[in-house]
Amino acid sequence: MPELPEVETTKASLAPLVGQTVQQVSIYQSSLRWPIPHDMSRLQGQTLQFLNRRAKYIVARFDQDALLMHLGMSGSFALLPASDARRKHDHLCIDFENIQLRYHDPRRFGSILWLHEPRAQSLLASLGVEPLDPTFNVDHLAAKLKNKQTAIKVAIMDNAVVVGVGNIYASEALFYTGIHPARPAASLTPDEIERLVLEIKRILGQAIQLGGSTLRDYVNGQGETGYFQQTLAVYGRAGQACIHCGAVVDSLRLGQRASAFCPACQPI
DNA sequence: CGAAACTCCTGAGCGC
DNA sequence: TGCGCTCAGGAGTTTC
Repeated sequence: MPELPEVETTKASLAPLVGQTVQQVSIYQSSLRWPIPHDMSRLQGQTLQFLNRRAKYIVARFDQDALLMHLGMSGSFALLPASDARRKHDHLCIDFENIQLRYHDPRRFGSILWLHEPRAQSLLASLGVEPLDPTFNVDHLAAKLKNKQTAIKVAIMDNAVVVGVGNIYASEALFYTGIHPARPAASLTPDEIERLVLEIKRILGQAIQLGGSTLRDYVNGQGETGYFQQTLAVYGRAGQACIHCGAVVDSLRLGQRASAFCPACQPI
């Protein structure tokens, strides 16, 4: 499932398209999270100006229109020769000058919208601060957690608090700060809040760097992608030994999400 | 109003 | 080998 580092890597992988003009647009399955706009063919003749990321959204700005795209849980983009056979779950193909962009998404939780649509605008309007931005700091997080009885893990995954912290990195950040995921958000001390902020920045920053190096490797024709290169301390390791103390990693459900933690390193 | 539950979807993994 | 089940999860929407 794409986390923020994967989205950043995806954006970078699309850079070869900047400056290229759309030749043709083909929709094979329009029912994603919301329908792909029926008038996507307006992109024909428009040149891709630049790509941006906001939270886990990628914005693709063309001459006249812009797209707001989200990979959901299983979405991915690929750049392929137009002659390559379409795979199952390739829902959208956009022909550029010398290559074809394909959106692939088995679970179809992703979305592709016009940026100017009211829906897209309201999605962007509800987003909180970027985790790597200086505005995400102790004061900000403390203010957001104040009086919040929700579990801290649910709180840091709330896009109104801070964007881009998914289940994997929320679990990892809480492990490395020794904070139990079910602790009421308001129960964290100022010191714990500061460590959590720094840890979120450290983990995401490192993952993005790894993703970047992965992308270079990929372009050179080798390598894996994304966080799979990173060693995950607790996520997906329930039942296994904690990498710090050897205790058995436990798991509980918070906000309908599996939440792995070390009962010894992260006491309640 | 905030918080919790529900929802979309397919593939992987499992027991039999 | 195949069936049916459960689980995985981002995040908007609905419900309480």
